[in-house]
Amino acid sequence: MTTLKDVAQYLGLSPATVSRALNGFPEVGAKTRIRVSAAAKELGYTPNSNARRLATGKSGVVGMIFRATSNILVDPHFTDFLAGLCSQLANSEMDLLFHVAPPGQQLIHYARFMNSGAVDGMLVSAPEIEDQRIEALLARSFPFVVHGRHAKDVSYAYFDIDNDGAMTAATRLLLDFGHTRIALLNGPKGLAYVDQRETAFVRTLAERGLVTPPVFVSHDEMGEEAGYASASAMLKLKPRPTAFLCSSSLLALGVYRALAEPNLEVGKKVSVIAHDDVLPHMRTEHFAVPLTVTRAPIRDASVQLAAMIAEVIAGIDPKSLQVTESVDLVVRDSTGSVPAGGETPWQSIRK
Amino acid sequence: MTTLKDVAQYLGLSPATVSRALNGFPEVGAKTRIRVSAAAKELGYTPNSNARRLATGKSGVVGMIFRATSNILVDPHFTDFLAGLCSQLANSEMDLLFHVAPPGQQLIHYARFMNSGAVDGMLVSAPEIEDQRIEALLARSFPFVVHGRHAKDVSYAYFDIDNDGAMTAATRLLLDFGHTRIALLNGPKGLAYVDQRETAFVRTLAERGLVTPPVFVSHDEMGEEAGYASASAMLKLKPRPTAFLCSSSLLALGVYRALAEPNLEVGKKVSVIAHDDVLPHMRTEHFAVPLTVTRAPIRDASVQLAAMIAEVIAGIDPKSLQVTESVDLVVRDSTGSVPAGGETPWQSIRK
DNA sequence: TTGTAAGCGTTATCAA
DNA sequence: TTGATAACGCTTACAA
Repeated sequence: MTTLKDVAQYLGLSPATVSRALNGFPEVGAKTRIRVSAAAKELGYTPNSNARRLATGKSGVVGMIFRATSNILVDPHFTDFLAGLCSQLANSEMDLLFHVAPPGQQLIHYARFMNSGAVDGMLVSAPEIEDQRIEALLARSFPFVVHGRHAKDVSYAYFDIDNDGAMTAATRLLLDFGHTRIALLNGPKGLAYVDQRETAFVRTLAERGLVTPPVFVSHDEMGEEAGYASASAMLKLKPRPTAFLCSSSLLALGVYRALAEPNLEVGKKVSVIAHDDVLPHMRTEHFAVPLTVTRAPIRDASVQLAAMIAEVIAGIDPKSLQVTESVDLVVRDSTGSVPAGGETPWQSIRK
Repeated sequence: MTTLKDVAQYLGLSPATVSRALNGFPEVGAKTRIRVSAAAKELGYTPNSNARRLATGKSGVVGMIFRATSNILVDPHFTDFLAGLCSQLANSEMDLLFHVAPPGQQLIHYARFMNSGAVDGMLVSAPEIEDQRIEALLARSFPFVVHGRHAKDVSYAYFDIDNDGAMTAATRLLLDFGHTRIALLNGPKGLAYVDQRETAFVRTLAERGLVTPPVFVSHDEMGEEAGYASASAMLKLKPRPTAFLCSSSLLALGVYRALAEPNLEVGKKVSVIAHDDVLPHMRTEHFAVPLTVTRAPIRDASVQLAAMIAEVIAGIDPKSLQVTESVDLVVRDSTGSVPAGGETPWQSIRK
């Protein structure tokens, strides 16, 4: 391998000068700079990133740590998230380092990352209601940004969508269509946004004097299979839900399948609405019955998060980097009025 | 930050001894080792990975470089691939480094990776028919493994599926059902496996004296949208295809949608078969009409590739690390005989 | 504008 | 079994 010293010797210069020339220091003369870069190219010189990191204390790398059997890695949303993240990080000449640690060892691995100099900052995804990773990061004031936020008011940089607004709008739409037996198909318990969405849902129902029985709420992976399973089970209840509110478009896909078996027409017999992260390969407008959604492209999140972490690392105040994106309500054909006198006996569950 | 020196001073030992104790060298006495690891824990010592890398010349990192507007990053298959990769790499205590480079600058960035010491090995995905990245890697004898292979006989480590066998089986099945107008919905041109699949398809047809007109073959992203668009266009042809062979289950999903519009029953009026990478959130057995597929879980690939790259880095001969996984044919309801006297005029395209 | 030299935190090669 | 000491390749005061 060609080293800085090789280039220096070749030119009869000192390594320091070569380093300065290559790194664009202003004191270097124009002709020297040209000579140096020519020689570097000629000799095929590439700086050793480990040496540079050791000397500067910067790695140019942002880390993410996953749980060993992480949901997020099995989450199809994640690909799109990743795409945006990487492209944007490339603009800051940064790379992304993936690390997997068992659920019980998360904190140890976070500590190792913070102390080893392997990364300049961390990206935290799917924060939990009480997130110890965030606490650890905060305690060491290590640079990080969060996708979502674990509480209402926080002091770190984050990008979140307006989960409350989205769920409120979705629930109101169903209420306005006359639904009172609304099921919520949500994500896994313990995640902050799952909780936030549920809170908004419950509150909005309460505003109209309604409560939802626990059997009308499910917590599961946000995939097609889980949507099918949960919806199938709920459809056997008497009375059954007349509407399904799903935390993800994949869940809604499963609901569609569950509704097909008893031949309940989507949007007529039963309404379905979902939150849509806008995955390029999963267009909700092209579902068999176009799906009513609350919409917030997950790609927006990743692009902004990548820009943010670069800024946090650069020393910008994290509190100035807090974004809550609003969410659109897109009404399509999967939502409609409660059918008058359906075959299911009506039973009020008003308080 | 606590350094090795700190621990050494604290114990009245030399850094060398502490290093040896912590790294499990045999010459260190049992009591010393215990003392050292206790002190290390007490002082919260974490080795600086950059210093270690510089000293050892090893990074413990495997790299992947994507094209800036990479297909693979928008590819939902990729999430599952990544999941397997990371979990398995964790077993070798390695991490994955993601880097994005514009299409035209791939080779420069590969060179940089090889020379900078940032990674110990590379993972190459979606090889092209003539792949310069592979040539560069080979030329420097830098450790790498390939998902797929760019030619029949190669000298590097790879994990591939039996594309030829899969396509041959799929095509034969359709032929045995009496189909002669078979459309192929394939991936983007230039990729090795796309070519390999097409070759097998064409050859198998030729064995029965059939040719497929170019309009019956499409090359596109392997998503639902593309499947819909291609199938829709082909269905307008006279005569139209009676069967669709898709390179991915997502394409098949789009074909289903295209078939729904003219109300052509899947498996009755028109047959559909696809290659299935077995994505957890996209179960082909649960399609509206269960899909006939050639099946090879992409997760197998990633797990094996991760194990392989670790071995290549460890110095094992790449030629001993070449796996071609066989593919299952799973016949379900989306394939059937050509309907007798359909509304579309029959027109032989036998040679 | 350039050179000298120290230092980044390890590992590895000698001796002891 | 342990300790000096020299790399590893770069950056960065400080001097010139």
